[in-house]
Amino acid sequence: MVNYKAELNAIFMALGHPARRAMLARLGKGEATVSDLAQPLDMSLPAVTKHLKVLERAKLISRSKNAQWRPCQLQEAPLNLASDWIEDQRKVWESRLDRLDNYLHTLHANSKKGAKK
Amino acid sequence: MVNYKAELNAIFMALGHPARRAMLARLGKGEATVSDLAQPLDMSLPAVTKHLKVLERAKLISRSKNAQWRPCQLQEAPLNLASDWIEDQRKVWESRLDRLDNYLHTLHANSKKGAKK
DNA sequence: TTTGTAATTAACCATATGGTTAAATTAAAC
DNA sequence: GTTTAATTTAACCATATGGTTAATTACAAA
Repeated sequence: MVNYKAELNAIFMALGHPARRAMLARLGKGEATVSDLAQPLDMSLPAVTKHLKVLERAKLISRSKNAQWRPCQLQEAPLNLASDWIEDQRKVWESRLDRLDNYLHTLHANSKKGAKK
Repeated sequence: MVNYKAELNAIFMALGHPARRAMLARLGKGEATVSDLAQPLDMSLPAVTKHLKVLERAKLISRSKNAQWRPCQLQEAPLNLASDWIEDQRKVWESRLDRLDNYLHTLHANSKKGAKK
């Protein structure tokens, strides 16, 4: 039921840094160059390059070539894997809560039967 | 529109390790002790204690006391924060795709008008 | 072919992660 | 009060992260 895919390690880890989430948020609005992505971030370009490698490793972005620019594109699939894992997780605890709810109702019903005796 | 909450750093980072995801999956089925959680994992108890601290820091679990046991409980809220971030993200790129779709339809309509001239 | 711009690589550094074993703590049970 | 079980802390180690500056590469434009 629950997803143990190894890709999730790289995906969740990549999402764990605010600069990388900011980059993904920017890329959600469309392709962007390295400098575009760096502009709102308070760090050097080499630092940005490193973050991009982390995002690439997780396949959260892909890259292309256009003259001296290396534009980045968002890839949705890994984000789907991540939210699927959370959804599977939610199903597990929701079914547990349902069983608990059921059990409490049974208890309540039995206590009323007991009172009538 | 997009969520920049600092808690997300700790949450996503915590989800980035398979042992921690396994622990959360186990806790989805109900409270468990440290040894319960350690049992299927190929690592020492101190290592498990450390992973539990990471999960606690992210508020993904809470803990209680029962004699010499320290049972752990899943906390759903942080998982909701995480999936909300992904959902917000999805909204951003879906609206972009909608605009692109719209644009392509307009282009197509205009090309037909052009052909008629 | 020189110059300018975009981006990456190299080298370095500090701190965090993820693991270990051995010792200490906590609390029940004998 | 001694023993036993569950868990944590301490000390240590290797590797990964996240940043820097300086040098290098890639490419267009003059």
